[in-house]
Amino acid sequence: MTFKIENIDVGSSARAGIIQTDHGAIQTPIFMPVGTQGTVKGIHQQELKDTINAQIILGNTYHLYLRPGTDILKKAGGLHAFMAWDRPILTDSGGYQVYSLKGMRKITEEGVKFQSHIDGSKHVFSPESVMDIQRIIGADIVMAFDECTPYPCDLKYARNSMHMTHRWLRRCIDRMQMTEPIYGHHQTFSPIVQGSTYPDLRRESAEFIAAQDQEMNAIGGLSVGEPHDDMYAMTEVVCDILPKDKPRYLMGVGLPENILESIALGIDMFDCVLPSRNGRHGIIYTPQGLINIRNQKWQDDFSPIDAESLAPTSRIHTKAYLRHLFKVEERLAAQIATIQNLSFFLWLVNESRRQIIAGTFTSWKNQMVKDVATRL
RNA sequence: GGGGAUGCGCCGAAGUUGGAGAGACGGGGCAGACUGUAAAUCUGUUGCUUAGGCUGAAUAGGUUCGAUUCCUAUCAUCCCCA
Repeated sequence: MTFKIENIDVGSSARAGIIQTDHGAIQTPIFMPVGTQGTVKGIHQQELKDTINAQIILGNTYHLYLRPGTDILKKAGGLHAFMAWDRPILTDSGGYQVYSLKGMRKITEEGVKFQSHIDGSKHVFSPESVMDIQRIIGADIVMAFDECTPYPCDLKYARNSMHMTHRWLRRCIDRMQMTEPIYGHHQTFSPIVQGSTYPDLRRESAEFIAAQDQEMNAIGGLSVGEPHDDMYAMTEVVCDILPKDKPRYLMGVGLPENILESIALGIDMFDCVLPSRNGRHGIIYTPQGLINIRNQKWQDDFSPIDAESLAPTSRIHTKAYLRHLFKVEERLAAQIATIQNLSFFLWLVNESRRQIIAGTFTSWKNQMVKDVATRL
């Protein structure tokens, strides 16, 4: 993988760049749709490519390991072939499931013992096994196995967890170095900064991660319920330390305004379930703000869902029609909404990139942050 | 035309053998939540109100200390017989 920075904003730390992978280029800043189980829920790969123009998507190690399982994935020739997606894939390691499946897992120094949320069966995930699984999945970007700590998190727990994540990181790196890609394409490894909402821990973690000298770096453990100001403060602390010439990935973020502010702080990559999940739940994101399309006030609004959208379905169909589809629980509702939201999120980062290159990012961003947070 | 049954909330439905229903439960309606997806999921709310109360069990009467529950008439719906 290579990363080339094309331009840095004058009024902020925002950068525009290009990541080159064996499955193609990624123009940054980028938003990566989440496709946990080998599908971005509600839409087809063809729509992801042609309409939304997703340049890279996510998969999830924990979920894909449980189903379909590594045997099937190996026989399929990896996830790219299995799901017929020829652009880059990044796999989360299962570190988020350590957080979200709290109560069904036990953390030890060796790794995490999960009780399957599907059938109750027990599975041990170690840094080594998680790297092996991601080799089998064939992700272009392999994430370190970490513990995503909850919020709030007391200092002692946060410190101990961070140090364990660091020790796991060394094991991940060792495992990656002693193993090879299975399908012939390069697999980039990304370590993850932790440290909860404590600046001192974040600094220590960022320095440790930077010292590993990997191809890219990620920030985890944020957007788990902490105030936005804390999230921005931690991101800023960490970005000051992480190498400038490598991509920075802020995991799990976020709201459109979070993405814009984080781009200004020097983040290059984002992923979040919000556009897809909230789309399915009837929240529509547009450049003018967000709307709850199920609300009565849209019942006779025959204006387009988003007149300027790059998605034809958003220009052709009216808000009233989309509301109707939601009210009668038709599957097409989720599909149209997901396409709209992901198109918007991709537009948002692409436009950010354009503004950075044009040297007009900061003023544009300041206005945009207000617009996108407006409740229509 | 004759006989019978039923009739409360937006709808369906529980319960009241005459003793304080704003009334379980389900649906619908209205609104909220969701940030590296156990989520096409979950939560709240749903007579009126100047918030003190008020109105309410098809409609109109009656019996009773007291009626949604009993009686009479009317209306509506359903069933059976002609």
